[in-house]
Amino acid sequence: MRVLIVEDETELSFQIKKYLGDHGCIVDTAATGEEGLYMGREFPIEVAIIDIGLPDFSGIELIKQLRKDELSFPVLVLTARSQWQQKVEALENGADDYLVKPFHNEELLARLKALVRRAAGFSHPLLEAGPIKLDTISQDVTVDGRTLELTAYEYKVLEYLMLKRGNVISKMALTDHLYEQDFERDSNVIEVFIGRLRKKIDPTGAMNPIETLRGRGYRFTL
Amino acid sequence: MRVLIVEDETELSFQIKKYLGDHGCIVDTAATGEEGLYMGREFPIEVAIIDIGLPDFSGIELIKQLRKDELSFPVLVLTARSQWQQKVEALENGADDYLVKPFHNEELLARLKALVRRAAGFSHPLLEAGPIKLDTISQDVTVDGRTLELTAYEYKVLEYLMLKRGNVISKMALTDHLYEQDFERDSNVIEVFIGRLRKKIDPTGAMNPIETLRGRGYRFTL
DNA sequence: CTTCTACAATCAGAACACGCATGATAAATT
DNA sequence: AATTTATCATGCGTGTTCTGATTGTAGAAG
Repeated sequence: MRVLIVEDETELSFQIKKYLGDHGCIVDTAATGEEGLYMGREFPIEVAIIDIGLPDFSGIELIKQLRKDELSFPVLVLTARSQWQQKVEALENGADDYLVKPFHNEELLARLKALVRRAAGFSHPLLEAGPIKLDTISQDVTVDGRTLELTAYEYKVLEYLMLKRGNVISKMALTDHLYEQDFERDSNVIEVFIGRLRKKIDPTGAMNPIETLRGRGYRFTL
Repeated sequence: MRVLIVEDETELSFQIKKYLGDHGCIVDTAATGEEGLYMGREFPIEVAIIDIGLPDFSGIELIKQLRKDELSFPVLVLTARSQWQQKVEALENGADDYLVKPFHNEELLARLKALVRRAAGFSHPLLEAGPIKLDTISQDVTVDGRTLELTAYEYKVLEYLMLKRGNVISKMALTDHLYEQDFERDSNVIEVFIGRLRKKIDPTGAMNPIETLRGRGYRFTL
């Protein structure tokens, strides 16, 4: 998950960055609205955290600009308690959620995740596809009510595919998502995981929600 | 939120004041019980933090006085680890919650908020799961009526898991919650605590509410 | 239609990492 | 000083992940 933080208090900014970084996010930071706008344009940001009280132009102005540029990633607004009225204005101008300072990093992360999920077309952290239900919080996966015993990586693969259902996911994209940084891709781990997943989802093989597209990748359908 | 701190260690007092102030609270401080009593009478305090070991008269005495004056704002008591028995006495005399030093500012704030919310007429936090009951105020844990003797960290781990029951909690998330800032993660403290907790909850091992999800974390169920 | 080729699936064993128990040490609380 | 609690270190067992060889298959070319 790639996150942009636009926050002028460098200490807070750094602290959030560290926390999110530790939890697997790629984090870009900007200290001013202008800088934030630039980064939002240049990088493939998935979600932004914007402090409403910025030095140059207000966070609200930034959101307006971003929307004008048709940058559609979700935005979470940070407000000081004393500025809580501005949250309404921010929401009206395209922000997707808000959090009052002080907050728990945990809560922040949870909300960011929720936003990204929603942006991907899901409002609930429960991914459903036909008889398959995947709860991203409890990490429970059931097929027709039967619970699957998945390993860590099997789960990650399935979650990712379901999150982007309908899209073709290349093996490269999958490895990039599963492993940090560059990983020796001369092996067939992914194929192995896909195989195991398919078997666990339906041992009979009658139903196969993970489609193979030769030379291109996999696609989750249903 | 207007907070009164009654604490003789000026450094600690100042540090709390700064933190709470930075997070949108109005903070009044007093260094002695007498001063605290005066401020409690004169200002519209919403919640008080009182150190139990004060120089003039004890924190417990102060609470009694406040209650006698019909000042009903909630009181959170601070105790040194060595004075933990006094928590009982304090709670019996009108304190609403307590925190053992040293503590996280984050947690302090969270509890203050909870107290204020509760004072405004909301629920009191008792976590129940099957035969296990955990009272977040008295920090008593019972299993089928049998009281568990938990250490501070064992308790924290259990409370957190129960608070988020059903969710998968990674070890990272647990250490982040238990310890301040970055902590050497190359140790196995968490595993040790989990092991001890499981043994205390059910020495026979017949019931195990803390599920292990290899490579993912732990999950409290039922 | 057959052959060829590149890619995918499968399998089994090896290598590895993870979680857990246990006991030792250090640090507090009493 | 004694006791409880927290942390660290080690080794073991087991489940997970990875690898490499083999078999299977889709699609293109002949």
